[in-house]
Amino acid sequence: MLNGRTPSVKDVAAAAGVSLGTVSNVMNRPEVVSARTRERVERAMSELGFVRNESARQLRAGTSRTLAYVMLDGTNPFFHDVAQGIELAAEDADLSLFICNSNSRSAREEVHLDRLLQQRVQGILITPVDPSSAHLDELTRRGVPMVIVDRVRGADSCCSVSVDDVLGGRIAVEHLAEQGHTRVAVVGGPDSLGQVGERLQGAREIWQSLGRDPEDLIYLPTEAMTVAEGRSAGERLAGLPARRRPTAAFCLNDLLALGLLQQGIGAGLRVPDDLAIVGFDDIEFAAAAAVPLTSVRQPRQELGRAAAQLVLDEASNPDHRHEQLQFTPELVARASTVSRARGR
Amino acid sequence: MLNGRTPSVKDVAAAAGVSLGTVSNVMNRPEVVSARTRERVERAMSELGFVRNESARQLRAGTSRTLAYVMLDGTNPFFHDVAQGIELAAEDADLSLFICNSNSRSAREEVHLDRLLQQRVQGILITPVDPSSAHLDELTRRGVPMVIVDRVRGADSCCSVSVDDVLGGRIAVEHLAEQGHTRVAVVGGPDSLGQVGERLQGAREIWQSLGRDPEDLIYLPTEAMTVAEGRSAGERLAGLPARRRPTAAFCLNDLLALGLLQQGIGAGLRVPDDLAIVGFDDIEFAAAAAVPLTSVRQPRQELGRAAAQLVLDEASNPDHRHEQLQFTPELVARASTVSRARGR
DNA sequence: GAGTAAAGTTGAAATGTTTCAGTGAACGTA
DNA sequence: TACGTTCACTGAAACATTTCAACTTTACTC
Repeated sequence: MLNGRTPSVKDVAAAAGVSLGTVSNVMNRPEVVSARTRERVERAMSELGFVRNESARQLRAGTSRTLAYVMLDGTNPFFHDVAQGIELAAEDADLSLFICNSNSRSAREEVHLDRLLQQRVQGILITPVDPSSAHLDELTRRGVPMVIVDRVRGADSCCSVSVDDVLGGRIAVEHLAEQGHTRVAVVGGPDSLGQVGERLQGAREIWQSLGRDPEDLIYLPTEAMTVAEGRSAGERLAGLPARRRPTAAFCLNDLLALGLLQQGIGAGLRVPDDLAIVGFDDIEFAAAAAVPLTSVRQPRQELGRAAAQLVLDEASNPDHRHEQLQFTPELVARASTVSRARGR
Repeated sequence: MLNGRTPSVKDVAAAAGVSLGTVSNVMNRPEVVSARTRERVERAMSELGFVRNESARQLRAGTSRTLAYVMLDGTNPFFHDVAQGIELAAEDADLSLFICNSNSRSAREEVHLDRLLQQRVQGILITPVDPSSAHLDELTRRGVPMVIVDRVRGADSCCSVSVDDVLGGRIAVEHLAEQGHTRVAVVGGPDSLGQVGERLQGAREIWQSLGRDPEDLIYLPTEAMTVAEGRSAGERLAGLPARRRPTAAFCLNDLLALGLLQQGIGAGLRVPDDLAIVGFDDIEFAAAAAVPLTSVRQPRQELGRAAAQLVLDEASNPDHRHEQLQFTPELVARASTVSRARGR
């Protein structure tokens, strides 16, 4: 009778000698069906190997059981930690999480968003290539619950969860200044990235308010925030004339910092004595670097978890108000800036 | 007329003055509809902001447009590289990739698989917690296309894609022997992991065939394959009496190697002179470590890509035969085993 | 033992697509 | 003019579920 087909509720109903509706009740409102019938239905299900068809469920019920996260860069562990936070929240809400990766390409991002719309996901979390791009407006217009992660977006057009990047820049450079450095490099880019601008701004603000010469805070732009670019920045740094060469570097993320660290050590520098390094994000590998990296910690999982909660609220709460959540970053001092003699 | 509802094909048809079937044809067989009509329908679609409902499509068409990868450990970049390879293949086949993470918990893995069955995904790629667990058999029995990634499974019950781990162990230890080391530690565990057993076996085989004393190949078991466990292994290593202390370590993955490296350097060892280190996997961060890590490279992306191709074949080719693809690992020698003086 | 309330079960309608047999129109050919 | 062929389009059925008003059974009360 089933001839190969995967069994449907109808088959289960027939096998258990009840109606369709009862089978459905067993799955969705078990409390309304008598224990005896329920047991009979459940046995039939497992005997037939019944597996509910989610498409049909979703079509009829009109609601999907998935959240999606479109991450910016799959090679940066930071985003996986954020994803992990989202996943935990999704697990609590009994939802599945769909993870996509735009790899910093706007076109790919758009393809993913389009698919997600077609799937009618409950909500979309995204770290966008460009927070002001048109396809994000599109989502808002459609009323799809959306939260921007680790970026902000003009106006109150949607929720966002981020970290105070200006403050992050301030505490990084303040820390270096406290360690006695008088010439500091800031490494990162491209400055079209909002965060680059803000972290740099924070760095400049504190530098100025400490009464230092702006000339002594040297911005070293990079083309991306990768390990390779960090290495290349290190080479440029080494190429500077000794009297202009900084004794410390604030890297705008940990990948850059790891690259810089590697290049520096390879070139025979002692870290932190010849060159102190501060990173940003505090990814797992920061602490695990050969010279453990001082870094400005973002609460990565927390970021994801909070974002998921916002999107769920937007999805279920009719008088949801958009919120721009901002976390406070925090300096984690390790050996890359604090030499053993001084630090302990 | 639409009162807030998201528009359906029916609405588009009405707006364009054609029938349902024609709208469907515009989407699925544009060549059978005249240019004039097609254009009219397309305009109606974009005016209404129509987005195809994937659940309905899938329900009727009986086929989903997604592949899924259940990864073992989201904190290990290795798996993200594999996922990236899968993603590329999926992109080529115009499919979406659903990424789940079991975090090495069998229960979580089962939940994910169950969900994926409900979604009727086209195929499942998985790096299982335990390749012989019952819920994998379940999948095979159901006829869901499945490929085991980076593991193997008894018999020809399904496709798998892996790397020759025994060979990997051999070349790692052979390399250390060539560098003149006579006492070598093998770090990794738990040995319930198939790979641990095989890599260790390879190490022992080559050690024996080089005529070395088995006593001089010291197995240092760990509880997991993480950075933290690598550090703790380093402490145990340091605690050994000098005459039994190895001058080289073969770590069964890069995370362990990075932990060991960090601990060693922190304790004042020179790498590779006091302690040479070989890792396994060759993740991105291996090359970026302060002492770039020698590692046994697995073709990570290629692994993922090949797995995706197998699963697609199983899904679409009626006379598909299960294949156990095995890649050959390859040693990438870097500074952690080759001191500058000798190596260049 | 009749009446009533509560509990349990039913079956048809609805969800948004795709598919496919069929209807017409337009055109060429004998 | 009649016939056949091609082309463009139509509309009902099917997919697997959920929902809900209506119905039946059971249990309780007086």
